[in-house]
Amino acid sequence: MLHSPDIRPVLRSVSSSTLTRLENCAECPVRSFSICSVLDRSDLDDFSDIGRRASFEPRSVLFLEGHQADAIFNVTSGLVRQYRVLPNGRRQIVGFALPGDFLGLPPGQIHSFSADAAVASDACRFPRRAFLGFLERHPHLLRRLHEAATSALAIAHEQLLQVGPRHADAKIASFILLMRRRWANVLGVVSPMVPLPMGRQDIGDYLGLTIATVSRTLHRLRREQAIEIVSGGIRIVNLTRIERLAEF
Amino acid sequence: MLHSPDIRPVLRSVSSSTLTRLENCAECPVRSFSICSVLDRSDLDDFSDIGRRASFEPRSVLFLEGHQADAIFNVTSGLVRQYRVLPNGRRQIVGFALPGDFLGLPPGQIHSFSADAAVASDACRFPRRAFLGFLERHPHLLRRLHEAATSALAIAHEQLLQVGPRHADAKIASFILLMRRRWANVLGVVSPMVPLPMGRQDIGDYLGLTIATVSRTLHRLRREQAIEIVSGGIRIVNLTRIERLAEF
DNA sequence: CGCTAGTTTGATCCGGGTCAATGCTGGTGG
DNA sequence: CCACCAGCATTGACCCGGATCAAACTAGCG
Repeated sequence: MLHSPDIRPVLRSVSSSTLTRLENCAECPVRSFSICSVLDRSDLDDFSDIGRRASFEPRSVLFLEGHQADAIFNVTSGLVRQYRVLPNGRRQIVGFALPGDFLGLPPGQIHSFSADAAVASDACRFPRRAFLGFLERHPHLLRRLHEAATSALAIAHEQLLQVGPRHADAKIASFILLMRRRWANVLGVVSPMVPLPMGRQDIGDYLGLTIATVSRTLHRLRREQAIEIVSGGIRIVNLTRIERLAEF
Repeated sequence: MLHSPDIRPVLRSVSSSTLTRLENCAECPVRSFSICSVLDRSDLDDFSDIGRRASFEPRSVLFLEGHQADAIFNVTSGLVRQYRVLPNGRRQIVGFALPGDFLGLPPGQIHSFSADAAVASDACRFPRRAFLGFLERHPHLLRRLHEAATSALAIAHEQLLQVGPRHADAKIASFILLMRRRWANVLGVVSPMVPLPMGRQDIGDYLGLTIATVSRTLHRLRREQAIEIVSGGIRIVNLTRIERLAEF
């Protein structure tokens, strides 16, 4: 039942992705809304010393569930999917990390989920030990991290409402609104254009739907003049209709 | 679709629940595994000064989604359900708080979910402002809180796997195993007896099933000699069978 | 131009939702 | 002590939405 075909990520050692020195963090596009926002100029210099910029091709892995958590990441561009795979082969995506999002600090030493790039992406990569050392010396960063964790928890709760037993239209409509909100936060403007860089399978594995139902539902919404389907995303035509659907 | 009948909590002002002074925190049954575990003897005295013990009758509310978060809670006995209600009336339980669990510190100032007592329960109640002040003076408590938040996030991810599109048997089996694990943590021993103090409706609203399906599935498991149904919970008869089912 | 991966679309089936009746249990008052 | 009642839980009959299986289509890309 509902197995996710071909979800195997590309196993690629980190060394094969580009690793370059972090420069001008101050001009970083995600600076203002990522965890770094609480660091002042001089802290930022120290911070950039311990991190490296890493580039990831589509499907390449940031880390895997069950493995030692030896590095943490701050996404700067692209889209990273966080997921767990059930014993039966089904994949549940437990979150999409957008630019500015922070990931890789699990409860213990072991990653509790896997993460890979849905599309070509960049992230700042910090060795765990160095990051924890820095954290020790900058307690206000811990407060910011705690904030990030509680808001990640709130988003997970939001997702619980979506994944549960709701109609496919409602799930898709909520998903569109969620992505609209989250991209608005990154791009700085609300726009009827909602980028959906992830594939249909990813949307399905996030919402608990099959690829077939995702496709059917999107096209039903298109027929009803609620959205337009464009390459790499959708355009909201009738926002009220989408909002109404999302309620059920 | 799947509306939750009669989920209205009892609206009861906090003042009507018993509020007594916190005494001998050192002998508190949940001390060793709750957030207080990081506080030493003298810290604990200060901490107990700002809190009060509150008792809650079944269905009485700790706090409501959307309201000002003016107090945080540490459950000491009973069972607290955390939930959100969708516009269509369906209730999604986003977590059960067992003795030792901590709740009530949302991302912002506003509660992002509601919480009420599933059965008669007790909790330590701390005014938000006083708690944050104490937190300011005890940075290691913040580290413990961050730990609690990340592990709550991991549990939420776990729940996402359960709520998704799985067979009813698999959901129920996973739920039984989850509750077994969590009670073991509280009681200090693993036991084939798994207390389920919450009602069928609560289990359904946690897993995304109807009351009818929960009941049917439990009785199917009983017919298959996998469990026994006893008052206030179940007894695992064939653990292997349950574990096998939980995988699918 | 043809290959491949992803997407769309159709036909069929089944698990679990819905509706509704019945059963059980514990508390209350006569 | 028992009749009654209210709140859950159980059980049955039926139906529908979305999963499944499979085929056709499309868009990049070498």
